Formats: sequence, structure tokens, C-alpha cells
Amino acid sequence: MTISARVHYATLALIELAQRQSEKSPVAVREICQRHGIPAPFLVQILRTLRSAGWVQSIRGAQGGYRLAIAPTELNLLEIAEAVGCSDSNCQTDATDTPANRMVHEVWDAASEASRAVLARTTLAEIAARSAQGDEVMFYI
Amino acid sequence: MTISARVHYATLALIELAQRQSEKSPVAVREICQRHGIPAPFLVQILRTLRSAGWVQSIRGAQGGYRLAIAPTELNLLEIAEAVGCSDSNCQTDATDTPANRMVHEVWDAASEASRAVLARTTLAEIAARSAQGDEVMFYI
DNA sequence: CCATACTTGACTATTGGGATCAACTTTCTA
DNA sequence: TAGAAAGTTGATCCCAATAGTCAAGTATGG
Repeated sequence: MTISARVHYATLALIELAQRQSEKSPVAVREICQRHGIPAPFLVQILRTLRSAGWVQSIRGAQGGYRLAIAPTELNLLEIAEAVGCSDSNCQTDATDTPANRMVHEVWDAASEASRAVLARTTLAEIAARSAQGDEVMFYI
Repeated sequence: MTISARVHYATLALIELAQRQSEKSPVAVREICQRHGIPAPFLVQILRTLRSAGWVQSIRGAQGGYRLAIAPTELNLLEIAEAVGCSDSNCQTDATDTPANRMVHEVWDAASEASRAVLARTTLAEIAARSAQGDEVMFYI
């Protein structure tokens, strides 16, 4: 499970949308990009994926933008990573099928599973809340 | 921590050498390759790395080959992976340094650390022994 | 002396990730 | 009812890293 820039940006965008769920008007792509330093056309591409996953809703036209379309408690980082293309394709070789080969693959799988577990138990709600606290601290300093 | 073919091959080779540590003559590259289906020139390249790490010893000339130069209990899969170039460079972006960004990075780091822990606690001795058992089972079937 | 085997350095090729663009459609607002 | 603001789409490009290859050389046993 390699974490790509794609996944990182997707997560940042979702956090932003989660924190601003209560706002009346949707959040523009440009805003998200400016706040987080994400290349705009790239984020557009990523948001397409998030939309087809049903996690964000897009509103077209002037004053348009994006809005979270799911409860932040119902989305974890593993789901995000997998949706945005962090395939888990661990080590594809044409090595002979031997006991050693199987054994080693088991270890790789176990390692992969361990990191997936960490991602799976971290919800969008959690990190959104925790980074919002960070914002407040910054504000008061 | 992505597992590349390099790491996989390196591990297979080390297992082979570990299992044949007691033999008098060293093991030829060609033998390892045939047994495990590894492209020979590629394994040569990998063995170079393992040698400079001090884990294998090479014997040149006819009847030459490789021999394990370390106790299999003293080598774990994390060390192997790192030596052979599985850098942990998790997600390099030029995202703005915000609370959200830091928070997300913490999660990636935790996930990465979880998989590293699995690899770190698996020794070469362990998988060599376990896959040797597998060999026996195959033999008796 | 020659076959076997390791050594070294350079080299190629393919893939996937990161990023960009242009042309288009939709919708608000003045 | 324009036109500005936004999202939509599909194609395209670049680069770095990975996988894999090659050739010329050196050492050693028989």
C-alpha cells in the first residue's frame, strides 16, 4: 500500500469539505487548491473519482463547487486510498511457485494487511476533527 | 513500503543460501535462478547489493558461487527490503503545511510503521525453516 | 589453457504517477 | 439575455523508477 500524492490530495480535499459541511454554498475547487497547495487541474481529476464514488456532490455553474455527500464517520482512509487508485498489487513476479515463494508472499501480505488495518480504522471524521483543533490552536497563537 | 520484485528475489535467494549453509561448496547463481525462476542477470545485480551489505560472500572462478555470511537469525525482512532499495519515501507532495496536512501525514506514517513492524519481526531463519518444512511436505506427497 | 563462474558498468525499455490543456457545458447575476 | 464563473471531459505529456539486459573483463579449478 503505497501512498501516492493522489491519495494525499484526495484526503486533504475531503477534510476541507467535511469541515465546511454546514456552509450553505458549495466549496470551489480553486479554494481548496489555494488552501492546501494542490495543483488545480490535478485536483479536478481526483474529484472526478471521488464523485463517481458517491462521496462528493458537484454543483455546476457560477457559485458552484463541491460538497460532501456522505457522513464523515462513514468514510475511512483505506476506502479513500483504494478508490483513488492505490492498488495493493504487492510484488508481481513470475517466480516459481515454491514453498519459499509462498512463504515470502505470506509475509508481504501480512505487512500489507497491517498497514491497511491502520488506514481502515481512521475515519474522515476523526482527522477532520483533529485537524480542526489544530486550526484553533494556530489561531490563538 | 512497496515490495518490489527486487526485494522478493533477494529474499528468495537468501532463503536458498540459508537452507544450504551446511553444504561444502558455494551455490551458483544459475542454480538459484533455475530453482526460483529468477532472471539471472537481474539476480546478479541484486546479489551485488547483498554482498556489499555483508550478508553474502562470493567465491569466484569455477565451482564458485555464493554463500551466506551471516546467521539467518540476525537478518530480518525489513533490513533486506531497505538494503535492496525499498525506500520508505511515503508520499512526497508540495502541499501547504497545514494542520490537516500534518494530521494526514501522521496517519500515513502510522500505517507505514505498522507494516515495517511486521517485516522487522520476521527473520530470515524463520521463513527459511518454515519453507523447508514446506519442501518436506511436498517431497512426501 | 579453457571452461566455468563471478564482476562491473553501462544501457534499454516499460510502466505508472504527476501534472497540464483545450474545448465544452451549465448556471448565476447584472 | 449576455458573459463571467465553475465544473466536465478526454487527451496528452513528462519524468523517474523499476525491471531487465549486455558485453567485456577477471579469477580459478582441472
